[in-house]
Amino acid sequence: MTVRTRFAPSPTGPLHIGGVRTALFNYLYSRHYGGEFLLRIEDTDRERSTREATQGIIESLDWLGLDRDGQTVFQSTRVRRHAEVAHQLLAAGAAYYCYCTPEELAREREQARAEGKVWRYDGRWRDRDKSEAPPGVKPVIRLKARRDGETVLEDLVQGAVRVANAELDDMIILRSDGTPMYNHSVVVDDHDMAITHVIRGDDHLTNTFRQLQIYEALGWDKPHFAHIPLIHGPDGSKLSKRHGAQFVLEFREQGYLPEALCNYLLRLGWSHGDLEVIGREQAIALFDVADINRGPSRMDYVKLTNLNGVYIRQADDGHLTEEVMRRLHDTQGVTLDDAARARIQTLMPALKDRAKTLVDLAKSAAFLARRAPVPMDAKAAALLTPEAKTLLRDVAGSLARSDFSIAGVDAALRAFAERGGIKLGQVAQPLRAALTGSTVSPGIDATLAALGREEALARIAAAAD
RNA sequence: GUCCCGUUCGUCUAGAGGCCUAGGACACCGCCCUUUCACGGCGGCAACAGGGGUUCGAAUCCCCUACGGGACGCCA
Repeated sequence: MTVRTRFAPSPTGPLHIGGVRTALFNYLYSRHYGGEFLLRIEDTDRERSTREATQGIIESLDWLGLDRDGQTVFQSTRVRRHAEVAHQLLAAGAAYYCYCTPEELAREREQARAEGKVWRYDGRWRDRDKSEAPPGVKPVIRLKARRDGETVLEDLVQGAVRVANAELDDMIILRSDGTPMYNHSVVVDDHDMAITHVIRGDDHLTNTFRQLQIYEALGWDKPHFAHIPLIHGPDGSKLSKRHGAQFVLEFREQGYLPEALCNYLLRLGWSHGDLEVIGREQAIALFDVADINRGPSRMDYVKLTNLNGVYIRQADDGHLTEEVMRRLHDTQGVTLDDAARARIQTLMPALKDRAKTLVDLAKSAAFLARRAPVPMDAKAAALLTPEAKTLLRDVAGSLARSDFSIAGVDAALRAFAERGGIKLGQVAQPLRAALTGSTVSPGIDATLAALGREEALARIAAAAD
């Protein structure tokens, strides 16, 4: 049997980091078994669902490279089918009309709460005839749930979880306006889409017992379930805005690579021995739900950032150059021409060693896209003492005679320092300031070579002035 | 409140009764490399929530307690 998984977000906001991990696990699981991964947009709550959110979800998944099989299913297009199944249940005597009003039930619930008691619907309309219905009340359809025994969920992650059926009441499957309730539509859709494995957040675990009852009432085969633990903030509380980024596209904005984010999320709650850096192919080869941990884990932005650095170092220079050019586009005062692109690409091997995010990388590359004179930061300006300026004028002469290859520049500088009886650092730092406007940059030889003779000498002259 | 789940270094985790003097990674602290900053290398700090069992032997199995989380809608 082909493994078919699905990711089923509701389009009520940007895609959350927890949702992404759920999507990732579904994706990896299906790919591992050569199966299919589908997307279903659960947009039955028309009040809160938006088109932008749906687009954001798709954009997020595309960015992360989580490609789907088949057409995206919009749950809102299936409400007629959901109602049909509800009536089928009704006809089979497995469900019934309930004429309680929302107000009536809310009142009871509130009273029970006030008395510190648990409220459950008592099934008062289970066996009453339609003729007893109060006038003017449109009924809901409730599932006639079993009251004795227990329901057992053999969860692929959580193990066997059992709940006494007495804990579950007769849930509403179809609202009085004829629209389906979540637990009902999920079951119908998963069945119709032939989903074999439902991998979702742990917050759905208790829903599963109710869904199991629907499967049983319908006599449908049940999919396998795997409930994965939630992701918390660094302090252990629910992940929220104050902890930092929580939406996928925010991470993209902050300069994280999709590969790094996926790798980080994969390792949150799942592991394979001591492996830390795991690419997509390897993840597909190794992933299995049996290796998912049961407890929730905390988001560690620092570790994510470190991993991002690893992926930046591994990334293709041309690709990074384009990313940097795009980010620099918004920066004022830099020239983005082919010369800038060439310099950035040339120095990229050295730049990427020093960056943990694309934002860092763009910042550190900005000097390459400028024209002399470059703006100085305070520390760099402080290095340009009168003595340093004299030194710069002198070294410019030596450099002018070099061929501006990395080796040539390096040789010229070493010879210069030796002749003057100074340490390399004494000339390198003022040079760095002159060339980059900063006290931090890649090696001075590579920096000089990347800038090229004309621009480098112009910057030195400007700084020595 | 009721039901369900969880608990190994600060964090992510390895660990399926003897391989555990509890391993790795991030962070942190030293040292080395060095032209700045990184990268890299070497070393250090640091954990089995508590209490009872079971067993020759428990981080691993069982029970209790504590703490944490999740679910209890005509939301999804």
